[in-house]
Amino acid sequence: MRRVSQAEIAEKLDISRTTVTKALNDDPNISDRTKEKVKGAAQELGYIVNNIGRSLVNNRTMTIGLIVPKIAHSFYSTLLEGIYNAANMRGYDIIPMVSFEDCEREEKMIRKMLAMHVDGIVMGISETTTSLDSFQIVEKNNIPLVFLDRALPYHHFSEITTNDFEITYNAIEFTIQKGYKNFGFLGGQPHLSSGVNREMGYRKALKDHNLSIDENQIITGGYSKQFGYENLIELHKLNSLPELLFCATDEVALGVYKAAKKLGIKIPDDVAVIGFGDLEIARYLNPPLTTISMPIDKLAEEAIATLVAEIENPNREKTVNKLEGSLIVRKSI
Amino acid sequence: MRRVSQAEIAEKLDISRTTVTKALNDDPNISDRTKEKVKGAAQELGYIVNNIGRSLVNNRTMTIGLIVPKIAHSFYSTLLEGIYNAANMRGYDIIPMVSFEDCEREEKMIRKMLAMHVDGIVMGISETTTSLDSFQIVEKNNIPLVFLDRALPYHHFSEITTNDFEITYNAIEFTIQKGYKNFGFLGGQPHLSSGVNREMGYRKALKDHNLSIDENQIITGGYSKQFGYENLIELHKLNSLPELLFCATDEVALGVYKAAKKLGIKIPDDVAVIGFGDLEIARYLNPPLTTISMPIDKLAEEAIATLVAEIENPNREKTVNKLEGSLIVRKSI
DNA sequence: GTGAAAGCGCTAACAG
DNA sequence: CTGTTAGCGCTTTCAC
Repeated sequence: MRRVSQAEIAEKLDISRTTVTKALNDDPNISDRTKEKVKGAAQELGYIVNNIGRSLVNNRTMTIGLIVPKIAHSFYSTLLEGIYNAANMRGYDIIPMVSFEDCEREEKMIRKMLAMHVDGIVMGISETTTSLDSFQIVEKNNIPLVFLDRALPYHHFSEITTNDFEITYNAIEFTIQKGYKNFGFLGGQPHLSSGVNREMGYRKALKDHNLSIDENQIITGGYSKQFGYENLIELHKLNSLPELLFCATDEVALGVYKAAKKLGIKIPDDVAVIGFGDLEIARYLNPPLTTISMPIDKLAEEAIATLVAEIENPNREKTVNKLEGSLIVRKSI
Repeated sequence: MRRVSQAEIAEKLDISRTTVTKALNDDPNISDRTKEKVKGAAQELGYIVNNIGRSLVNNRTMTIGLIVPKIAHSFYSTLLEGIYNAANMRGYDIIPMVSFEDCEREEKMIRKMLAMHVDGIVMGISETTTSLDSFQIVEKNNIPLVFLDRALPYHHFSEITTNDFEITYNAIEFTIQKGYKNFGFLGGQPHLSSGVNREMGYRKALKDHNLSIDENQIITGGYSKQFGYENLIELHKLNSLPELLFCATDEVALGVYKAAKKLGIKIPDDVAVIGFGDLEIARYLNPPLTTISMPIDKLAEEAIATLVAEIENPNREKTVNKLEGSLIVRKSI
């Protein structure tokens, strides 16, 4: 079960271990003939580097930790693919972990990543995270971290997000121009930037167009299908169904669809619906969901680019980068 | 940027490094008072183990590599969640990689995992894999590997799959009893167990019920939406549309739906469709797709249980385990 | 109960 | 161009 090491190659060729390392790493001081011999022997013996040994001396693992709140979800799985590609292109590997929207797990994962000595961390924080403890650990350890998609209102790290505020504003404005007058807003967490900014964009658009804001029609506190389901039923019960319901995520919209079906409410005739995220499912819904699409690949690319820059230059200034989403109009409005 | 080490704790408390390790690892020979002191200091200094150092001496990383052909796909992302949970429960971490159905990347990933010294590998091989080279490397290195979902016809490793043959047989038999007589089969790769077994189940069911098998209506060579799309068009062009089309994956069925819409073919009136996999999307299609659901969580649990058993007992015999899928009848038949 | 010494596989600094 | 030495952080004998 012991794997072949450089020492073994050295012994076989009767040269020093040092020469072997250097040859394998294409050190310019080693003759081509020696390199060939060493690489030949390596091949023959089935040698594969041991990154563990290498990391220990280099103090780098060429590894980036990724923490996402969930994975069985088209936004995050697509994001993961993008992150992989962006990282690999730069010679880094990704070690993803899933917090399942649970801040305790999240904290454990951060510690685990520090234990594994990842070179940096990209994370979308969980819906339930309010404590800053884990982030202070990261800071104390001087590990670069970049918030992706969801950030905390704690600006010690770089952030890559969508322009939630502006795009929500634009979407609402668009529907106002289409003639909608009575609006509702469902979802979002007051401590997550994405939730707050979407809600703010919503409020500002209504205000700028002199439309009244009914606080009973703004319900926050969740991002899930369940949340959407329960709250549409609630709105219906209270008889305060708006003409158009802006959902902070497509998940919430899914719940709304389900509740609407159960209650016999017609979309978009009784209530029009807009989601956020453009999940793959959105286009298959009946009616297809109007939603806001996020530039997933760009988010991924930008996050890795930023993180790698910070890894390679620890004194780099933190940056905040908002990428543009776009409204995808389908039959639900 | 240097992290606090055990040495630092030792220095601070003016005791030996050895005592520190032992105290942190709850060695029974260390007095409770010392343990408390050490742990206290560790906490205070913000000490976090360095798994790199630990792995180097232990020759274990408590880490399992997972290779899947794709991730932005509900089957695989759900599987990943299951794998995470099953592994964490046993104290292992997962390092997932995505081959994107590309056998070259797959081979690179296998090498990378060996370099990272994962303790074992779980993998669903890529659609395009035909060479055995990488698996022989794994074998030569004596690293336990378990095939999950898709296996090669190369039985040197344990396999956890769905009972593709039986469940397909049963599904076809069910539709025969419903009155269907003319069948087609779309998708699958001749070198992947899943494709072969589904096709075999299909053939056997027809044969056992004395129905003729039209080879023009059996088209294999792909698992993708694109494949389904192109081949429905082809079947239509050749005027050999069957009454019922069994698709080797839901992806293929998605392509079929798309082509049907384009061609004005009605599902299930003109052609009934069955898929395989029960993607989340399946129930949202119009009409909802009849498909075969796989026991994803059980697959994950079983794969990790098997792998960990092999890691902990290298002489354990290889096992082949087929879990039961189930037919989910919806409106497409 | 505690500590000294040795080594896991690798690389970097320095000498020749 | 090649080799010697030393050390990354940790654990495991084995001695005290």
